[in-house]
Amino acid sequence: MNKTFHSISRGRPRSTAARQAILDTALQITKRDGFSALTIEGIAREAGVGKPTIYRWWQSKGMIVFEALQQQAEKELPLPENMSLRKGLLTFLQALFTTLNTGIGDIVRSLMAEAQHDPVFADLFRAQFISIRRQPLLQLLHDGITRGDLPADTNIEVLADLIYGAMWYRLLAQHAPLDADFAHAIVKLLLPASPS
Amino acid sequence: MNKTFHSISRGRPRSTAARQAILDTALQITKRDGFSALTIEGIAREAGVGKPTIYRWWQSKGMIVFEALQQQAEKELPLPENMSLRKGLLTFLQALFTTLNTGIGDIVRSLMAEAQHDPVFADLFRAQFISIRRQPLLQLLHDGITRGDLPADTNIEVLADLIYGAMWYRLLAQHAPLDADFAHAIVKLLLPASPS
Amino acid sequence: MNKTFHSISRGRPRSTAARQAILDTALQITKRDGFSALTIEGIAREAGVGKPTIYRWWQSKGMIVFEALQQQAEKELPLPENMSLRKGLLTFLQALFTTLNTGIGDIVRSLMAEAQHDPVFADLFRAQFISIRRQPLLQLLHDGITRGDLPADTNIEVLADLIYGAMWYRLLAQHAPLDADFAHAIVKLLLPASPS
Amino acid sequence: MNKTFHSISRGRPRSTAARQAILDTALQITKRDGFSALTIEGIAREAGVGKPTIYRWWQSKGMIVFEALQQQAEKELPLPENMSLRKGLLTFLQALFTTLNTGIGDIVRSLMAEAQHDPVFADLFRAQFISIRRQPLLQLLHDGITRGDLPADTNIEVLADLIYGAMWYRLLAQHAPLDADFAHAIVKLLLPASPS
DNA sequence: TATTAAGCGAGACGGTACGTCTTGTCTTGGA
DNA sequence: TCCAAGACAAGACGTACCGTCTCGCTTAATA
Repeated sequence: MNKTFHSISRGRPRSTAARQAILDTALQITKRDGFSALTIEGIAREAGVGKPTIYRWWQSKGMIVFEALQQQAEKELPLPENMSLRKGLLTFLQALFTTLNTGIGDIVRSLMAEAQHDPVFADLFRAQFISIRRQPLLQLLHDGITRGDLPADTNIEVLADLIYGAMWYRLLAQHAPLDADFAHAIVKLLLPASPS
Repeated sequence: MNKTFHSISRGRPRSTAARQAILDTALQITKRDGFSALTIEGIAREAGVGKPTIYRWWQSKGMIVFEALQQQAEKELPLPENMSLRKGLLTFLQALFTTLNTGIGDIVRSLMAEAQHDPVFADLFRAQFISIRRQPLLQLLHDGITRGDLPADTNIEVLADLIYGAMWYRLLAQHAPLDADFAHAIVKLLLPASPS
Repeated sequence: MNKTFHSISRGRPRSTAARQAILDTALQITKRDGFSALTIEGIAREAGVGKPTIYRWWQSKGMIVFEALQQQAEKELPLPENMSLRKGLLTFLQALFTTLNTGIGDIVRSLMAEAQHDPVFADLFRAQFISIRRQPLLQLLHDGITRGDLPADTNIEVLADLIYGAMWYRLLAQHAPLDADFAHAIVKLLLPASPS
Repeated sequence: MNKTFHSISRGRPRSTAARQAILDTALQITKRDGFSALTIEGIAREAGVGKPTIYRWWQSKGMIVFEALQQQAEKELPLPENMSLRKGLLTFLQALFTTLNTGIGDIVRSLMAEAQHDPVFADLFRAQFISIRRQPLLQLLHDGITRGDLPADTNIEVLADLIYGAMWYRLLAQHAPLDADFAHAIVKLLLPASPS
């Protein structure tokens, strides 16, 4: 009963200082020189950390940057509430585009690129980024149905694909900006019938 | 007059055999081992070609694969004609998805990834791939307006972003397949009001 | 003055089990994989011992193997007695060569090599191995002088250098074997005039 | 007959500058910091040369230093001629010891050590160093037989082992110097009967 | 009998070097 | 002038050990 609970982990505990230095440095280099200029060697050098320490905890530079990004962007996009779907979607898109235009967008682009030739990272990225970011949007659309702003039989998964797809397309192909006009145009096209 | 006609450029002319061998080998390696396993070194080795010969004519491995892809896929997607926009768009999407599911999709994914960390290639890719592929779709949508299947004030550029965006999103994030159901769902969502 | 006199060693005494496991494992790895495949890391792993435990008690892997070797070869070469110098030297050399041909030779070679780039170990090796092994031979030669088998003014230190030198030379250069023929030939050359 | 002889090697020829820089740097580092402080990485760094260039031409750092040593010590020990064996051997040993005491000795020691845990290098070292250096001595001893300074049935191979062995023993064990006294003592012990 | 200091295993840490790989350039001789 | 061949400087890759450190747990002598 009063028997002490045995600590599971033995040995020297993981250094949080090293961990944080690695994450910070990785993000800093990525922002400064771009993701393709990021090397494990470079992180180790600038973070003042041994290479094996990096390899011990991360499988690839993609995962480091991803974790750093998640950590920094702890604050989730606030889900617009108590708005019409029209208003809510517009708010959602504008907040999304604003965030992406602050430099975060370049990192996100790089991570999507990385996922294309690293299947392990692709799985992580899909599960921890793509899927998670879809949830608020799906919730928004679902509420739209509940509220009667959308037909009950609307395929909201595909609708989310159209919305997020448009964002990714412009983010990656860079043929046009992610601006307020784009947000308005998307809303207008997807939620056309604005019944009085 | 038995003097040989000197071509404008002197010296040995460019070897078409070498050129073709490079393109073929690059495509073959990409299909076999994936784009990230493709190296200039490897192309030179397998094509029996000197590395400088490759560097003389292409700036990056992205451009080689891109050129090889363009060459192979000479035959453009045939623009559906004399159909309703609904029918036409569905046909267009199904043909597109079918093509992407044959292995071409993986190469296209890799090229989009490559464009994310090679600005020079990104420009080429945007101009010679993204933009060009948009034209038939824009034409289709434009015809839709003409035919009265779409309101005259429809922003067809953004509509094209929604359509192609959905494709790229699923192609890159791999969270759901590019299949006939998806094509149908897109059409249903974007061209909802089917009068008469 | 009431200050207590602290015993020199307080706390938990050194674990003999760990000590012996380290020595045994080191010798075993050296015999199995060779001295250059021996690592502190490897000893710790196979002996089920922490690395600091090794570093606490030994300065280098050379010293571990040396101690293990000394421990195993506790039984010294028996000094031949009551023989002529000729007979005694021959017996001595044959016993020496036989020992070296059992696998001990490889370890001894490695230790001599180690001494070449570790001055601390070199001092230990010279004092505890080289010098100690010379004593029986010097005794033998000294007895030879006493018995009249050697001239009284013979420089037995240099004579010992010639004898042990020949052994080391063949052991290290491996250009010829350490066999009975070699022992006979050495004796014949160094103690030529066998007067009646 | 007048058919041109085709050059066997195509491509860019080996850079003699790089080759020499590597050899020079390797020798310099070895002399400055010792052989065990010599690393391929360090040679590349100081010589301003790529690592693969080193690995392309040498299998190990032992071989680099060995080649550098051979190149520097092009001038062979001059074989003493027209001397009695006594005089000749003394001259030979004194020249040998003098050379070894100039810093060459430390390098030679390291190479012998290296040969103990690198079988490939050991073969090279035995063939290109040990064996080659034995030849002049064997010649000297052979001439001694011819001249009548040695019995005709003298086993000169073993005699050479005794002589070179004594040198190696003192060089490696460092228990006594390689000086003129040692040379004299060796000669006195091995060539005792100096008739008239 | 309780305290306590040292030893113990485990294992993370900052480093360094390894040997390999690819990059983009340069330098040949042959076509 | 272009080509193949291939050497070059550069530098990142991921791994293996190094020697040090920090843990929590024994363990036996001391008080």
